[in-house]
Amino acid sequence: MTSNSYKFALTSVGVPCLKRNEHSFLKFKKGFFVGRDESPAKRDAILKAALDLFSERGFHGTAMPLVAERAGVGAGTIYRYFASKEALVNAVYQQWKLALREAILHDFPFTAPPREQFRTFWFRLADFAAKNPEAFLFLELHHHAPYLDDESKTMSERGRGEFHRFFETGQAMAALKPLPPELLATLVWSAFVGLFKESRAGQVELTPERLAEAETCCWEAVRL
Amino acid sequence: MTSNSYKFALTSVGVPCLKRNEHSFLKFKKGFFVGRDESPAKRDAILKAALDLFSERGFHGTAMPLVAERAGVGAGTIYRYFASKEALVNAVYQQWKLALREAILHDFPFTAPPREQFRTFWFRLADFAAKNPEAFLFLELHHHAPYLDDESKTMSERGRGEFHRFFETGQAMAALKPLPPELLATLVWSAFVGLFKESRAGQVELTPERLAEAETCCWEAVRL
DNA sequence: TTTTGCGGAATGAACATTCATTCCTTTTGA
DNA sequence: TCAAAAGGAATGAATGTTCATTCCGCAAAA
Repeated sequence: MTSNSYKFALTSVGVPCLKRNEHSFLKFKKGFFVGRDESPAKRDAILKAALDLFSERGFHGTAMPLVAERAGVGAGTIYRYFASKEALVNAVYQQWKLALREAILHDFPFTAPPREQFRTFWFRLADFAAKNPEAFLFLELHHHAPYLDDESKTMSERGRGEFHRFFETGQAMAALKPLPPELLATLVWSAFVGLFKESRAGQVELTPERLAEAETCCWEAVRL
Repeated sequence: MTSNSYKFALTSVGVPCLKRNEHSFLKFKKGFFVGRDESPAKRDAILKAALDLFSERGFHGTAMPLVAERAGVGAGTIYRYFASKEALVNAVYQQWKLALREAILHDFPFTAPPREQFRTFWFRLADFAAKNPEAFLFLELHHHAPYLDDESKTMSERGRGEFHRFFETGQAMAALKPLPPELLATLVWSAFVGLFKESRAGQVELTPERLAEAETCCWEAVRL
């Protein structure tokens, strides 16, 4: 970085990278976690910068100093929060895998008719992707990446299992085709992923109408 | 690196090597490609090694000396055939994009009923992917990559257009849903891609039966 | 004061690419 | 027919660059 007047910088310079004064002050007033607790704001800035860059340029295509710059922290600071580049990418992965799971499963209408369950699933997925496009792309891009650690893989598997169960119950209610649930699950999931990627690349405009039409298509693909 | 006299290039698509013409010409006069030669075999070995490694580890994750080792050539030799790592990845991309296009479009039954056209398309795609799994993954992985050059992008667009037209004719025959063709195209294409990727990751077993079942699902997704 | 968190220059490893050299085939000259 | 020279292809150590990670001096907090 070029600026050396950071000591007195009290206002944000584009990126939410406030020097720790304000935050530490808050910590002090609250009276908890005082002392060696490191600033969550800084950690979050790093996670966000990493998410954006990894999703756009991939893991190997992203240089750590670039992550630091984007996060508005020093290059060394990242290593106070994450042991390595791999640890960082895994932290991002787990953070968003959890968020996606939560976004879809929270209060899911498991007792509703299958058709409605499917619609709910589809639009929750679309909603998550629309609100967190980088995160959604990141998760897709790093699915099965060799540098994902065991915890990331476990989380991935768990989400997968829950997704399959959703199809199994639909089959039990004689609403879905009696095919292997992982086949149905993959068809629907990857259809949405493809649609979303194309819309991001500007090849398809993903209006609410199209989204609804695509939902119908996918339902007809899996319905009995 | 814009050689223009490649009329004697006998091998695959891509950037013809600069110093090649005169030599190839001499050989051509003799009628055989024996003996000393800036051999197409070597160029092909490099393309194959690059395909395997790029599809498995990505562009930035693949080191050129590793490509050389895998191809069984010296590191410097690659640069006799390809101007740079980027030129190499583009040559691989164009080679296989063309092959895929050919595999699907060759003698395509354009006059058959839409249902049969769809089936033909699906199984040709599956056949190509089964025979050239690395190539299929490579093409998917590098779709829209920032290091693809204009020629690669043009080829990509061309294939895309032809694929859309296939859906448009289906619509004209009142066999397919009257939705934007790029939407239908994306749904089907990405469903297959997802299925294939999962099968490669060992998550789904893609037997001929499953493939046929998935084809039915996809047809029902797009049929009127 | 001491402790702690931080920034960013410093470091060594790994990378893409180059180039002086070797190797091999063909041509030349007898 | 063969020896030797020519010349282009192949090589891999060398080069300069970029990267992930470390280190250290400084400033704020305790």
